[in-house]
Amino acid sequence: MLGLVTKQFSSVWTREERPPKAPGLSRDQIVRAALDLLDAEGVEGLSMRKLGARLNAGATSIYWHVANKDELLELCYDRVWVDVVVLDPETAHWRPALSTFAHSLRSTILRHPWLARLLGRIPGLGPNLLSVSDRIMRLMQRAGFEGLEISFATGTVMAYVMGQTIPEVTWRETMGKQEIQPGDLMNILEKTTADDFPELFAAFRDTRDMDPLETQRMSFSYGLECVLDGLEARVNA
Amino acid sequence: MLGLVTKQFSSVWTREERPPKAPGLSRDQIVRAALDLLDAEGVEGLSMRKLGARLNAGATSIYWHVANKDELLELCYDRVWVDVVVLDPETAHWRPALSTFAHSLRSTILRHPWLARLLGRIPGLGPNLLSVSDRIMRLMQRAGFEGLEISFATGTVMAYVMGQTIPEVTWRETMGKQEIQPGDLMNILEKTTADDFPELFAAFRDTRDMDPLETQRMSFSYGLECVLDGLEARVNA
DNA sequence: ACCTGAACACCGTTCAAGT
DNA sequence: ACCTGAACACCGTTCAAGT
Repeated sequence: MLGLVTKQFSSVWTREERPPKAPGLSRDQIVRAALDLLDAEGVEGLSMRKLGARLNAGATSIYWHVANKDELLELCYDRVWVDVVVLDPETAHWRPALSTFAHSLRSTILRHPWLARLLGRIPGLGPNLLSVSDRIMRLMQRAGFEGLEISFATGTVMAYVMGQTIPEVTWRETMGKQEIQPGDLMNILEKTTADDFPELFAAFRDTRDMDPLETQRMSFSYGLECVLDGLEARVNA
Repeated sequence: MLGLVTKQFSSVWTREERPPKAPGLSRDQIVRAALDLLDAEGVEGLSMRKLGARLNAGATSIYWHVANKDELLELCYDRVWVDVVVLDPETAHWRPALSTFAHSLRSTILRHPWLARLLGRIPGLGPNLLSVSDRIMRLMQRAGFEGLEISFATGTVMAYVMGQTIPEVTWRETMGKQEIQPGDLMNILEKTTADDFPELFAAFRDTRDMDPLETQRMSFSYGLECVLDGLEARVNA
């Protein structure tokens, strides 16, 4: 009898809140969770099952919003391009604008190291990447490039940044993580490298007392200036 | 009775040949089989089980010769660098030598498309890659670069080639394979792209009647000349 | 319309056991 | 020294079934 009475009482405060996933998953929500997982654990850390768990959903629920894992990765890949800075093509000068873009793209990749693994795998057709490309091409066109050269020049800069940054990421994930005594590394390299690869060894000797991250930044800037010099020579031709 | 007689007869020719794996697996043999599998089926086609089967061995036998799959991939990755042409640094002029190297590296990657997927994953420390790097650096040194600039210049060329070629591979594996009517693609792009991304659309219009593979080759050469121009300007500075 | 669980066909890797 | 098979802990994806 008493039991019945208590059962009749009911209010928002007594009722269990419905699980916060609420009305359902959205593609946007899924992509955001996937990005979190990628940033936290890298490409290998992202599995449909883990992603489902993080969303308080069954792993297979995701397949209603997204055809498969590759499509999900395409969405993640495109999303990061919103962070890449491209100055306004109508007002900025092309050379500093390209330099800003290049450094911005590099640091975006370094902030999301999993990008390095996706670059050889994802066809970049998302709106954010297209938008960046379009604005870079506009920059090139205003710089004086014409016709096919607009694409070629754009591709050159993009290729350089990606090609330079991907190995940087790999380096940070392998050699960069372990605390090696510089002397130890020196000894290892000295034995195997000094005789067979003299130039390589000389280069290693030159940089052994420098901060590797700083050296990589210098290297990136150096090559970028080369590329931009090469482009500038063509604009004025 | 007759059965016994036949059983006694024995010779090399009657005896079943021992399975051709013979004395055992060698690391070299494993790597060669893995390369075959990679060329034939790509990175996803290579599994330890399939590789074992191809070697007439248990999948787990491989683990005696190689610590894990990543190490195996490192070995495969390094192996392809033997095909990359670097002219003799002591006799060749640096600029044509770098151009030869760049085109050779590009075509090596295009011949082994799985390389594009490994680039963001493998720390390149194998002897063949080191040897190529060493010779390129020697080339740079003879060109007139000094100190850190030897490494920087080398890294710039490598970055450019990889960054340009990786997307080429991705393109060939996705868009390149399907027979799309140019008109269809045009229609798709026209709707979504023409207004939002005018420069992109203009570029697409300019190249729609060209052979995409040829355009990519032109683009590669164009950017390479930019990079080499930029380097040349620094040598003479 | 959206989500679930069970099931399928795979993975890489470990390890005790064999020869 | 070299190889095996079973086993473990994962995968991505499909699909009938639920609400």
